[in-house]
Amino acid sequence: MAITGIKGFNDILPGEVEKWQHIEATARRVFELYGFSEIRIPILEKTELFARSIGDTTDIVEKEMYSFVDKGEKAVTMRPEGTASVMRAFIEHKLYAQDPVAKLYYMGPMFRYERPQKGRYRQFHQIGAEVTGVTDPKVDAQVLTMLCHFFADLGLTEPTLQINSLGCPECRPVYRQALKDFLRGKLDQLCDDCKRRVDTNPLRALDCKSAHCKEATEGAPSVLDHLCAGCNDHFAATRRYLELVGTKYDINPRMVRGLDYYTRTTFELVTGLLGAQSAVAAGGRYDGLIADLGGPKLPGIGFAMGVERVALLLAAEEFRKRPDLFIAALGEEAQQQAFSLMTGLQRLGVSVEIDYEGKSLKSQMRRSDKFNSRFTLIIGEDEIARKTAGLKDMDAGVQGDVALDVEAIAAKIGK
RNA sequence: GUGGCUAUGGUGAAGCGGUUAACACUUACGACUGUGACUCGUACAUACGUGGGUUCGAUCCCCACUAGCCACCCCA
Repeated sequence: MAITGIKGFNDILPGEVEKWQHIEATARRVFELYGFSEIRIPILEKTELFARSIGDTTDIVEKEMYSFVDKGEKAVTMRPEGTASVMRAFIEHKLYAQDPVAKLYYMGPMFRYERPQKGRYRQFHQIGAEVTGVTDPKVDAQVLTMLCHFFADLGLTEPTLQINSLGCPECRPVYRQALKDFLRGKLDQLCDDCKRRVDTNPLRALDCKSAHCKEATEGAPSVLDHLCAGCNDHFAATRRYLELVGTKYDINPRMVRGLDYYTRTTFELVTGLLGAQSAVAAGGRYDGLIADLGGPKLPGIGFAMGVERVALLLAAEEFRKRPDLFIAALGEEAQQQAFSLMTGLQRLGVSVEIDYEGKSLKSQMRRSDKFNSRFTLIIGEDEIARKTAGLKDMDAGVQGDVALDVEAIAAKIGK
């Protein structure tokens, strides 16, 4: 039995990878339009970093991390998300000393030990962006607008933006208590999971899929009615700025975040097309995180999107590349000539394919067609003698002559 | 961690107790020995996830294991 890959760790094969490259290139292009710079962070971090940032009672930290002790007896973890690492780097390199406002993006694999299912894998990939040092709601609106811009540029209309505010350390505990009290009064109508949630994560009960729970929590208090004046103003201003620039959104006061560090603005891009995995991208403000990690008292906001999920939405599209030219050669001398021409053209930036094994012309034409090449150059004895070969436009099906010269061929095919 | 479903070639699959294990795609070669896409022909599973069992006989029934998928939990 041959060795297979690990459960939940997938290969991204040619044919699929072009889609990924397109997603990544689009993200780089759009994010850089908004002034973001890439940061590359390591895959392994001290376990403590995630315990402190994500929250040590969250499921991610309690049971989903790939953690181990390395040869130096250090407790390390393969990153389950990117924000914590970016903030650690921001603090460690004192980037705030240069400018407290940093706009950073990253992309790469994340690891969570969960049961794989559609749109969820043990090694998955995120593209994320973070802004530090700005409390002003303009930045909230900008981050959201950028995210929508990215999806629009991918040609996707599907994921829609939902926003909410979770309040701050001032007002959230008050709301949390009010919600707990409400849920306790409905305890007998809740599912078993929600009964448990009342104490562990009452907000999550608002997001329950059970019809009974949905009904029971219909009249539940809303976070938005419990925001303190500061948070309320912030949320209102965020909405105004979104409207100012025409970024469409829905308010979802029942939206919950899975990580402990979120404050104030939170958001998700949701779709109905991915089965149980409706969140394609999600994020929010984390005004306390940088200080919690031992950095200066600076606010932050960011998001991460699941690349696999974005790729699933793009499933219908075709991103396959096509070579500019295929050279079909007949005979030993022609094959040498073809190899030489190919290399010369490649040096000029023309993508070229040949047949390596000296097959029949028919066979080579078939191969050219299979590659979906734009042109095919046909060289045999006669052509070498005449120093002129046939150049066939594969889409139009018409053939002309071209001098057997790298520059001439490149010019003919428009390169 | 829990539950449901599924496991036949490179791929999609038919077959459901005794068959040459269908068909399609892909691949290779060929159709007046130098021209693709359409068409046609030929070739391509000693083999039906693994291990047991039932049976005269199992790809087809039963059990276990393993893997995959989907869902719960949780999350991007």
